[in-house]
Amino acid sequence: MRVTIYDIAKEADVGIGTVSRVFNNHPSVSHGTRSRVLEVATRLNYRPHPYARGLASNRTNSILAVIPFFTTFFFLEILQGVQSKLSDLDCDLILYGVNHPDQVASSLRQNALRSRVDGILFFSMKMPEEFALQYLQHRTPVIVVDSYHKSFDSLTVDNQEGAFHATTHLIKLGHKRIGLLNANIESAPARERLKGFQNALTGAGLAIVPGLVKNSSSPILDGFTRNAGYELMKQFLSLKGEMPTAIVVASDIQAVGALAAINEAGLKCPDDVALIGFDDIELASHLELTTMRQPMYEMGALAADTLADRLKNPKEKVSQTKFVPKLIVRKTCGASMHRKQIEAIA
Amino acid sequence: MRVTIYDIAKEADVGIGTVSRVFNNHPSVSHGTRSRVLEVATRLNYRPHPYARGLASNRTNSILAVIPFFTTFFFLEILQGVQSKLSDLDCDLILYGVNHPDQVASSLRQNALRSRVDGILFFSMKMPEEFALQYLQHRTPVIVVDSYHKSFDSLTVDNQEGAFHATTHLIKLGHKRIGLLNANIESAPARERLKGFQNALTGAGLAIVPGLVKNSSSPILDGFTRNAGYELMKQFLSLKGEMPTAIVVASDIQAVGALAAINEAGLKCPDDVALIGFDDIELASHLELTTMRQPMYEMGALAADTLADRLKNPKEKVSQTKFVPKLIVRKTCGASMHRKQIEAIA
DNA sequence: CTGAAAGCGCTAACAC
DNA sequence: GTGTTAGCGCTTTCAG
Repeated sequence: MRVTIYDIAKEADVGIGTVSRVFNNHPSVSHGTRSRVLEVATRLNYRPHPYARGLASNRTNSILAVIPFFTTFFFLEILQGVQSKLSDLDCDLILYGVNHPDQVASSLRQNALRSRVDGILFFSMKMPEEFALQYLQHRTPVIVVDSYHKSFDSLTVDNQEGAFHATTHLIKLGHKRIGLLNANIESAPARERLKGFQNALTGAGLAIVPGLVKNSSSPILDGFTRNAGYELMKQFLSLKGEMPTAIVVASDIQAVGALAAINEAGLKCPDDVALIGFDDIELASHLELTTMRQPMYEMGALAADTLADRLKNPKEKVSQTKFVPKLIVRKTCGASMHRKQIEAIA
Repeated sequence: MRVTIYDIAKEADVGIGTVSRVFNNHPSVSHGTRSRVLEVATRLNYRPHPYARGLASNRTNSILAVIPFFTTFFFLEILQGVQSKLSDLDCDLILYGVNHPDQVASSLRQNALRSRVDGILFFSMKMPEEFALQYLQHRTPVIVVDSYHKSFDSLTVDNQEGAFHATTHLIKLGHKRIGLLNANIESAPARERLKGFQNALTGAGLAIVPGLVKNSSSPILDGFTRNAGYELMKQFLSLKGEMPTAIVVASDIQAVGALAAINEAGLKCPDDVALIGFDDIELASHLELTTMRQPMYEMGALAADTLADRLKNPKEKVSQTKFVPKLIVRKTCGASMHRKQIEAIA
């Protein structure tokens, strides 16, 4: 049978309480006893039983990650970031993937019945109020990442800043006629990116030409899709001579579609029109897309850290952290053709 | 406090044993009692405590997925497949990502101490013998996916068949001078793909020209990298007039590198040289790469199913299942230019 | 068919 | 410092 604290207590000639204390790093165990217990434990190859532990202590040593399975993009990096902190937390990571944004609630409902976890990392989706209440009631700490909820700690990307930087980069490269290929303006990220875009233009004394701002009206994933990018780019292309010389695209995946449209039209990026994306998905590097990188690994890691803090200090005021995307210069903005110019900018 | 079986037992005026039986679908509960218990349970919003359950029954209702974090490719699809079956299993999915193939053992060592799981899904890596023994001893069922171990159920992709189909496709398109851009021949997949390639050629009465088979000697990820593809393609390109008209590439990621090399040389794919990849990673569709698709979602789902079977029948003989990759025709093999021809092939 | 009782392996409060 | 004890919430005999 499996070895229990009783076995090792008997063998080490101590009480089970002491054994338990040793394994919980309780201070009041003499050095001698501790090392003796530890010695016996390793000799007998003892492993604490997580469930017995959880049952007795009312902790689970596991956290739940609720992540969107429909965005393949950051997912991996985020999880890597989370996992890098897991051993600090001494925690298992239970994964729950949601296949479609509309399914969050029903998915959670099905899942919430099952596991009991010490905390939840909730990624990139709007937390249904029904569950927010439930978690608050149960005092289950929740960290919301790449999304926002007033009652929980949140980590977000500063979309406005990101779009501001992207636009500014193009301006510094000498572009005067700059467009925005945006997602569905109903979505918060799209609105924020629009604002950053506008700020950058007005800040530089450039006019905002309404015809050069194109929002997607696609209901699918708020227009953050390849196809939405493709369609909007076609609209830009139909402007012919009126076309912007550079376009800020609200996401890399849309930029992929835009690039396809540009190629199809027999034009070249960046020669005929420069592009700057947002996200830095894996594809971006292969397509040499200049983009605003979202620090996903870091966000995953910080999310785990934040949860750790929250577990320690349940009553601390909810925190809100903003990450600023970082400019990754590749080829689609044309900057790589002018090394000197980039250096001047930097 | 949380509601327990005691609460509902009292309320429904039965013993706790009966309540337990109801929730375990034990047959020997009268219909009347069962429905009464159920009614009370829903009214009191009762949730079984998974850890108490696990402790008493010696099951955990959770499975571990050990996956490589270093191949971003299939990962998501596999997990989706796994998850689609999870509710059948009534199981949580604990995720354990390994960052580098060399770290498998040390990663597991660190992790294995923690969680106790009903079963393990082990993906795309060689299972260290140390752990194989441990799992066998503990009678923890393991399903090995995209890899092989004699003691465990395994699901693999038939690389030889895949390469055979890929090569045959090129042959049917009329190519006579076909190359193989392979990975490190030390690795099993590379060897199998070579064999399929050779079989297809000889089967079609074509000679195998040694100079047209190029293995990567890169130690990094067995040569399944973009850079390895790039370098080998340069070797092909240096053949000039002797260059093959079509090349079977051992993986999509290598094909990405190969495409880059081709473009750099000012040549066009498929006009100057046709390419067919292997895997169907996300990039492949964006690059219009013809490829042999590995059915990752299906493998994930079947892995979960197989584990379910294994949990039911621990002593069944170990099974070995092979998946055959599927040809996905896009543009890099030139076939899309000849629709009729493709249809004739199909 | 159903109730009572004995654990599952561990934590934590309480004595000493 | 350390042993003892009472549960944590549930499953599973064992009687009846």
